[in-house]
Amino acid sequence: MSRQSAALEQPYDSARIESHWYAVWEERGVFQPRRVEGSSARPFVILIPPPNVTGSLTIGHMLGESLRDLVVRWQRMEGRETLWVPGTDHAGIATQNVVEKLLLEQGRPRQEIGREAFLAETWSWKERYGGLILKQLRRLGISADWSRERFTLDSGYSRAVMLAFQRLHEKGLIYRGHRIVNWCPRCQTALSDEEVEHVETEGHLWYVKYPVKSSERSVVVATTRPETMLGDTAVAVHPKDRRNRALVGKRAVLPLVRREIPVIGDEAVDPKFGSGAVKVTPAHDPNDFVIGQRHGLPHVIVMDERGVMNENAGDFRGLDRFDARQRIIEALRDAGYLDRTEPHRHVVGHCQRCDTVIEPYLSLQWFVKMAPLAAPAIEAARRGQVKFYPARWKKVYLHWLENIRDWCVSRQLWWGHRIPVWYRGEECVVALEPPNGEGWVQDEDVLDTWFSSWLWPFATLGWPEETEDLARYYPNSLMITGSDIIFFWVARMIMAGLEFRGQLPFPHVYFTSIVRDAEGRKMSKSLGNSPDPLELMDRYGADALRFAMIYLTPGGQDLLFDEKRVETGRFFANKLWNAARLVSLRLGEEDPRTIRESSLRLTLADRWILSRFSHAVKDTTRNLKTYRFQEAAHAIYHFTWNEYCDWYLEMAKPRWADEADPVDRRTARWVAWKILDGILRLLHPFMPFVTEEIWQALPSEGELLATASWPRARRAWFDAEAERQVGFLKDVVVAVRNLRVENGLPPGRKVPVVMRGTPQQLDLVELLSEQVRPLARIEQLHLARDGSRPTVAASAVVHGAEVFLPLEGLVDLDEERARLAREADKLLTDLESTKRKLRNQDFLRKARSDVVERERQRLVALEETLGKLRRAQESLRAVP
RNA sequence: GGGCGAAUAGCUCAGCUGGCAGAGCACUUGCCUUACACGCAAGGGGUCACAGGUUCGAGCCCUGUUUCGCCCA
Repeated sequence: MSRQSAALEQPYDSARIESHWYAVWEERGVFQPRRVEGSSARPFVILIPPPNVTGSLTIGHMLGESLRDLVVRWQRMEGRETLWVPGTDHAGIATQNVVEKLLLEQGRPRQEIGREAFLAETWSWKERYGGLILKQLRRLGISADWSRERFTLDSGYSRAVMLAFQRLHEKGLIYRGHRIVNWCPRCQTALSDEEVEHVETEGHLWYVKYPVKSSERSVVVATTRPETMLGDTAVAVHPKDRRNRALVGKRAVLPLVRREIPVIGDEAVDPKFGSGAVKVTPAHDPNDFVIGQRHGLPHVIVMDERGVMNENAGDFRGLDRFDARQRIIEALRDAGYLDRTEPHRHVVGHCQRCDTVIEPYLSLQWFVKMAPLAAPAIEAARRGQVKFYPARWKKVYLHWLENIRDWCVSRQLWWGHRIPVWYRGEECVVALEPPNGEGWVQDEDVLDTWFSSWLWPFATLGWPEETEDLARYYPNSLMITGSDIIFFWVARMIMAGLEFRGQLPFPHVYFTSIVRDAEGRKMSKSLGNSPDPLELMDRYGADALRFAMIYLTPGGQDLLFDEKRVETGRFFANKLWNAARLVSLRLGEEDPRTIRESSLRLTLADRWILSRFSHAVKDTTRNLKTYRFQEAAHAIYHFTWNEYCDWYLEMAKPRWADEADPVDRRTARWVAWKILDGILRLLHPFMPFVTEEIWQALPSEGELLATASWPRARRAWFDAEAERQVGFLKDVVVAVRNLRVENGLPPGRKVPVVMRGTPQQLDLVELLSEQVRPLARIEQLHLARDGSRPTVAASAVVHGAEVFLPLEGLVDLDEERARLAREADKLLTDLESTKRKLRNQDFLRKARSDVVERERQRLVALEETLGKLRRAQESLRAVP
């Protein structure tokens, strides 16, 4: 036993292996970018989509981070200088909510303790508990450069945010104004359009009669939010609507409050909706706001920022908006103003953070004018300068940008980047520092968190300073993230990159699967269907989880996650471990690194596995290059398990025996070691811990697998002839095994086998008979070069060669006859369809010649096989 | 209302340039064969949602339909 193999103990124990390599990698600076001498290649740079500082790891992160680490580790092994920047997002609303709740439990509402104290509390909470998620990511093994970790509220980063605001303001792209915004009455802040989730809801449409002044008739308006009628300042009809146009210019009397409001004509009214007349509430509806502007209507705000009816609501003052709704409906009904009620499906906006129903609310906010920023971002995607994977996201991206609306960036929160605007009386100055002079007051609001994260690709690298990092690592190389934040983040990063750096932040965007539970539901805390990744890693191992996520993720489709499927990863890690154990146990004393390849004598099996390995390298690499991660995982999995373990190692075993030929034994040892080394390299980016552990236990070249080189497919190792020949031998083995099972022969029982075939086929079997015999458990292999056949035997045809199990008395002849008949039936069907094709003149004339040729060969082969099968049937017929 | 995606084995999904449908899990049978029972061997299982069309040939291309999911309004 060699010195190294001591470490590969049974059984495979992921916890033991995964506990110490991370520290080693960090100590040796593996995760820091290393300049590559003489290389002109640009560094490979990737950034973490900064998780919320309050967050903890979800299974969705596991997928994203596993994929990011996969490409980073692969690129590092390819010899590129790599950088992965980690960090967290201050997550304004989410974090403020968490701390507010904690303080409330202590009986200290934030309004009481004040802004300064609240921020101090939040910072100390952040220092103590924040960023847990990053610690959890270390457990997963991600190779991020922690020396460059960033937080969006760090002082340097904050400066970047302020400066971005100021620059946009200087360009006239920032303005302040009274607008209807999406207001969350629970969070008590404005939100952007993207932060509103639209939920289709079964509601009602209430038809309310508004009496027309000095007239007998009344006008009926329909509304889904009757509580807002208290703020109506007009009734509008379409000016061409025959039913209603006569009303234009008259005055209606608002029920309950008895306020007089004008009836106006406006093109925006849909005459087909309801009665054709609509109430106009400019302070509580975005469409009405626009109508109000056209007609100079006053704004009556009827509720406060908590969604409670205010002094303008008369008798309903002090009621919550939904209680007010009920009371108003009752009051209208009682007073005879309620014409009718209809069930009505409509879309209701909810706060993305707390699920409260959004209130369209008139308030004074800061906005970013988006159209000028969107134009170059549209252009870049159209020209293909930024590419999406899967490509279909380009359309979604373009559609959003082409219809972009201004971005409300002010938030009525405390936790965040305070807006760099200073007021003194009528004066208003945008500046990073308070202007000279006394009496300047800073804007109370903070900026939308996404207003800081859209700067992530360059603010993490030191912008606005022109740092070395910025020059070297911007633009980044690839963005891997979820499609759920394509508008929030991806599109905005592209706009910000172009605006502030004049350069796209990255050329490629890969969108990961959204992880759902086994029933296809979104993972959510309230459903409790989100497994705890830490627990999964404890039970299965980080390697297993990483591999499983990549192995399972469909490119561009949702991933239905079932914990049981993580087993695939663990089983695979275990398989690899044991294969390594076998190789290390059989390696002998000689260090394979000192063996000269010219001193080896490669057998057919060696040539075969070297060739298959070269294909595996090629396939894995190609799939990684094209972001087909699942296929890359499948390629390496299949090669390792089904080719290297199932066939090569099995064929190598007899060659490792003490009595084997020494040169052959060395050769088998060297090849097994060499291929295993290659497998470990290919697999390292998928399963970094177990591969590093094994690699260290085996003789290996270099210090760490994490910095070892990515394998290349050697041209000389591709060997189609060896693949064809070993393919034949594998089929012979499978045929014998099959005959054994079909005839009920126990695995322990060795059998004699007789083979007929061409001299070449028989030579081949003879050449590898030492390997073939144990694989098929053959006692005695007789190659019938004289063409003789056993009289009573089970038989099969393999590539035209015949395999016989001459077991007179042991084979159930009736069974065997039936089996042969089934085989023959199958062949006949195939034969018929092939013949039909070859009789078809159109096929012969129009199909590609190689396709026709293949059919011809198939026909010959089928006929030959059928002939041999018939003879086998014939020979059994006479036997009782 | 507009857009996007999906429908293939019991389940989850591959199937790239059109050329006789694959994997993992599950299932059946037999094995603790000296690396691995987290394993080995063999096997069963499909009207590729439906209807048309193009083509010598369609899971794949085109048209329509149905069902499910997502996004936008």
